[in-house]
Amino acid sequence: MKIVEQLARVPLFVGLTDEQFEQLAMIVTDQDFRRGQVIFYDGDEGVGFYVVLSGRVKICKVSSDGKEQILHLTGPGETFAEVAVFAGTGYPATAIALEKSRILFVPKTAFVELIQANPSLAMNMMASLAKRLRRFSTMIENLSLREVPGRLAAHLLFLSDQAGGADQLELDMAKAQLASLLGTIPETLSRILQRLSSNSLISVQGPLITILDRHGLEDLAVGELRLE
Amino acid sequence: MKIVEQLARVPLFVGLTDEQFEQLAMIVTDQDFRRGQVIFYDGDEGVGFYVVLSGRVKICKVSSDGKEQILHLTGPGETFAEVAVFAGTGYPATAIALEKSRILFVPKTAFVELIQANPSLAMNMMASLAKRLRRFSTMIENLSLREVPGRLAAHLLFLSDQAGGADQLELDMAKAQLASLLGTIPETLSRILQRLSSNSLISVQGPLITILDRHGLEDLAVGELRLE
DNA sequence: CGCTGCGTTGAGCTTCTTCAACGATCGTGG
DNA sequence: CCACGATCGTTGAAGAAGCTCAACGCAGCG
Repeated sequence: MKIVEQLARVPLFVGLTDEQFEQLAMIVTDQDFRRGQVIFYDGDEGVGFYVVLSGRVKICKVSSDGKEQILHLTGPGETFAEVAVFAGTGYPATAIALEKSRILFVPKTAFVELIQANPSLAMNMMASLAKRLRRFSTMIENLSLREVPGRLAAHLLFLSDQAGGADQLELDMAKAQLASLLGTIPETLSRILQRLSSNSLISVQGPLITILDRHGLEDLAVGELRLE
Repeated sequence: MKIVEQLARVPLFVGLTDEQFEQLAMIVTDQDFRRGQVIFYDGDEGVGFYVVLSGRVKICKVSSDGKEQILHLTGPGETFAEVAVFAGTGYPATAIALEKSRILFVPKTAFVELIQANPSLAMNMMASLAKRLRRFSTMIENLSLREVPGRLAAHLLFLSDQAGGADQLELDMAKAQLASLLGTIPETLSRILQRLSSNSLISVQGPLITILDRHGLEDLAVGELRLE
């Protein structure tokens, strides 16, 4: 598929004129990454940002003893590392492809010119940054104020909302990844899923989860319910 | 002091023309808050953002059982709640004045017009959002990957950096506030300060802290050092 | 003087992690 | 086609970190 067509499907770029899409297409490059391949490391000089065309990428922090916390998972049409364009140098986290992925790179300097000449692009960018700030806020809230069962409950409800409120949902990532996203480890996640199950809040079959007691999950998410 | 003069000292607004300052001054209102007074609650309809003229404001999340996590502390010249202007409705956290404060309110709709007509203002705003995203990233990293001693060590080093690398520093907030900022409780913070002291990393006299072993603190911050 | 906010200390307990082992699944190469 | 290794998920037992609850000291201030 032509680059321009793919650009047109990226939410950040909606509202650009054809001419601007052409300009954008001129400055970007694309690249394939294998599963597990590092796109950049935390602290690397930040020379631009990225757009996922296909595949999935995790943005994460890694501690000196190898534990990781996923900040963000991106899929097709989503962007990451925009922060590097606007503040500081150095990427704020590490980006790793979770599967074979095609990624677009947008160099910083050329993009800054584009955005300065285009208020609607700037507005999109601010909306995107603001949305991520929101997500980070709730992430901080969850890590600090909720225990793992509450975080998990909140996440399941979030997934259900995204699926239009369905009670059946399929985890879109490995459980080890989910654990890292929730700020815990696979063992603990496994046990908590078990506990939610035996409390009849959900039922689990592999990556398929059925919400049995939505109200109970909501109570759990806000800390109003204690598990057996 | 005239509003326009105060606006000129806000980093977000650097680079505006005199005319734009006048426009801005037309749309803002200012208001005084007492110590402890709530400026807005998490989830309140977000109709604009704020600039601290004097005093201090904490932005925090509060759990149902009353625990709080401070996301951000603002002082004179700093802004908060910009997120509400660009994404979603509803403030993402609660804002409370820590002391008698004079706060400027900038209504959303008028500001959006201003920013669309002014690329440099937009760039400032994106830089501000990006900077906050960075801080939130490290906050998530700290909460998830570091234990309290490591978070405290990192924070003390950060304060020292801000003070130009001085070894003597004074906590600019109550210890209970610091605890909430670090994602812990006053009791734990007190004990950890004690431990850092008896490990000869710092010495503590009330809100005055002296760094005795900077290298040790750095090791602690990255998890390379275990306390006795 | 008494009150209130703040900080500290102690004891007990909950939650989560660590470490180790094991089963299942899947893709690959022999 | 089967065997193998790798990845992933689960389970158990033990330990560490931090929280809860309660009590107390201390300063500032009405």
